[in-house]
Amino acid sequence: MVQRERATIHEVAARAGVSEATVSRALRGLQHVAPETVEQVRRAAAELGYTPSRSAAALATGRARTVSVIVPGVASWFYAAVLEGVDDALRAAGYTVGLVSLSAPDGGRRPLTAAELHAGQAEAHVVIAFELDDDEQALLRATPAPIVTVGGAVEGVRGIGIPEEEAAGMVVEHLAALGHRRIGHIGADREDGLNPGIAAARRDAWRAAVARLGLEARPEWFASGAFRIEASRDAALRVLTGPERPTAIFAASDVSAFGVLLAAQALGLRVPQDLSVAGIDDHPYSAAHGLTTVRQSPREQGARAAAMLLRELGVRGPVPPATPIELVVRASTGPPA
Amino acid sequence: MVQRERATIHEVAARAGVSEATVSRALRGLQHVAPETVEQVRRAAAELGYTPSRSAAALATGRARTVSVIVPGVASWFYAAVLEGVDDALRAAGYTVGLVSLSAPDGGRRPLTAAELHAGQAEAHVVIAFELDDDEQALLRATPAPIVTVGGAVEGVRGIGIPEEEAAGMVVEHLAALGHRRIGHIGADREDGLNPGIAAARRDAWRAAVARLGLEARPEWFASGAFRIEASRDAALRVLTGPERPTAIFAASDVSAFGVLLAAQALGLRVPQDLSVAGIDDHPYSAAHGLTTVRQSPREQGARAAAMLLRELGVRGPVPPATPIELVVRASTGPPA
DNA sequence: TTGAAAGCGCTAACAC
DNA sequence: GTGTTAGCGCTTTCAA
Repeated sequence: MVQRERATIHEVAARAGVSEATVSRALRGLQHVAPETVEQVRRAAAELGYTPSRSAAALATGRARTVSVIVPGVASWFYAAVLEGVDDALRAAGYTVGLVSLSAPDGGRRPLTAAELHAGQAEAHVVIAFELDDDEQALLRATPAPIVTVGGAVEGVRGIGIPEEEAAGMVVEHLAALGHRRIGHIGADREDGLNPGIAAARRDAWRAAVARLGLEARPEWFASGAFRIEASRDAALRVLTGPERPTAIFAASDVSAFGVLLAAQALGLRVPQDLSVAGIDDHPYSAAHGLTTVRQSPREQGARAAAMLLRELGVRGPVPPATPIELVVRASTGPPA
Repeated sequence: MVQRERATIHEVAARAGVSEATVSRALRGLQHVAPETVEQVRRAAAELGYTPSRSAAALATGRARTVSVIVPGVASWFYAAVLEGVDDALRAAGYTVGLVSLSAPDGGRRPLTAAELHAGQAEAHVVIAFELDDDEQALLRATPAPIVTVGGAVEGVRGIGIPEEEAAGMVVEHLAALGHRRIGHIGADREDGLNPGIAAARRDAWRAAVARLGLEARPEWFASGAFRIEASRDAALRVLTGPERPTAIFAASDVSAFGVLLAAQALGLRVPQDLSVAGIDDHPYSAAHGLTTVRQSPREQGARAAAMLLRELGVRGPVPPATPIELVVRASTGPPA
């Protein structure tokens, strides 16, 4: 099929022998169009390779059929997966994603501003909220368009995420059930005004779960790895070279856990004989590393966020139920030697 | 600033006491507008929080100011980085990225079709070409809109990528210079009609470089890991348990190299004393793993692709020069024991 | 069930 | 330098 200039609704109407209005109605599946007319219009459109102009439709209706996805950057497994999930759900509804990546070329991050939020002319927004500072969170609350956050709850804004206490509890209980009495944690500190949600929740849950089991959560058994692999490795090196080192480490994310595994390797500690390690996420590399973890599906979370927004925008279709989180036991955890 | 209904150019014109055409000209920085008029218009626009409607502008000009990015999926470090690079460059030019992720929820991939390509109303396309089959490549050649591929060259379409033979040569020569005589390769096979470009290029370059150095490239020293971590681990296990195992492995990508490192660990081989490992990419986790690799910048490649297209679309601005690839030597390579 | 006409918010050609 | 006019390709009344 040779590419010519894009056909217009006018041409389709001429070819089908009907008016433009009828073509519009027929192609959008509106009621009160004779079945045979619909058929004619469809055929004419197909023959001309007609694709309706989004801009024209947007202008006429005032709805751009776009939902923006605000991400701190897209080069992170979690963010990318959420983005894919949103994309899936939107595509199915004839919507498109307006990507707003806040990552700057220098590795930094642009602030989220009203201009940034509105530039894409989106009807609604999915916001990954892990790294938002207070101003940015306030902006979300002040925005009239529907918003759903994923990861890192923002007060006053609907959010999708996993039950943090439960996830952390699953890991700690699993380790305790294996016989561990000294369970450390590599997570993250509150950083300069950024949303501390997830990091704090998992750290608190570690303390709570450990206490519940009658064990200790010694301060020196915690260190911040900022959810990054190198920093987590270094944090684990500190924790594991202390006087009475933990026999197990609960890492706040799988990437943190990879860092812990590297630290163990550097120290000559066998996993799981000398050190058990478990994370949260089920990162794509976790199975290969034999990492015990709590599985969550960011892709599904993205799809659910999009579905919620679409429903609010008047698009039919149910919001799929959330798959419960699940402990995935692999080779990185076992009884202490 | 309270959010009201979006202001229109009409309101700005009224407030500034000029015509809509003048507002349009002033805001777009066109010539022949009195400086003081520009100032008035700017102020009025700011006071009203005016943001021009993209759909209206697109309809009026016939240009959507959108470039689509076609990716097999976004949950891969490389693809995501390219996407960010494209996003950077487009944003700076007032363009937006139309994301077309071909990944399906079930883990599969939708085919790239003309409808998919045109649905976003993009003026041009950046296509990640690693996984395109013959039909899809033909589609690219038949598309009139400007296209640039990144990764996996497609005949007849401009592409951006690194010099493959040189990259592979750097790794092999580095290993040989350390004294290795048995250098294996974990890469990928040609898979069912997919673009075999990168995989074949690196494999051929391995053979050529090894031959050039007067060494052998025994068939049993190669195995396919399909660029995935588990498959690469398994491939490496096969290669490393053969009769005369290699003392060094050139992995076709850093992810493949991670798999090789896992295999070494499983076999109790010390890195680099018993086995040297090197890849290509400089993946974000590579530094933490101490992996020797050839650094390439997908983000920059994406930015360059976008810049090329923008220039073709008549947007001012230079195409940034490519940073040359570079061997990054880390702890995973050393002289054979 | 269908058509005619008006208009979405902007830009571009042409006057002045 | 600036205003006027006529669309861009759709959707949506309102009539018929």
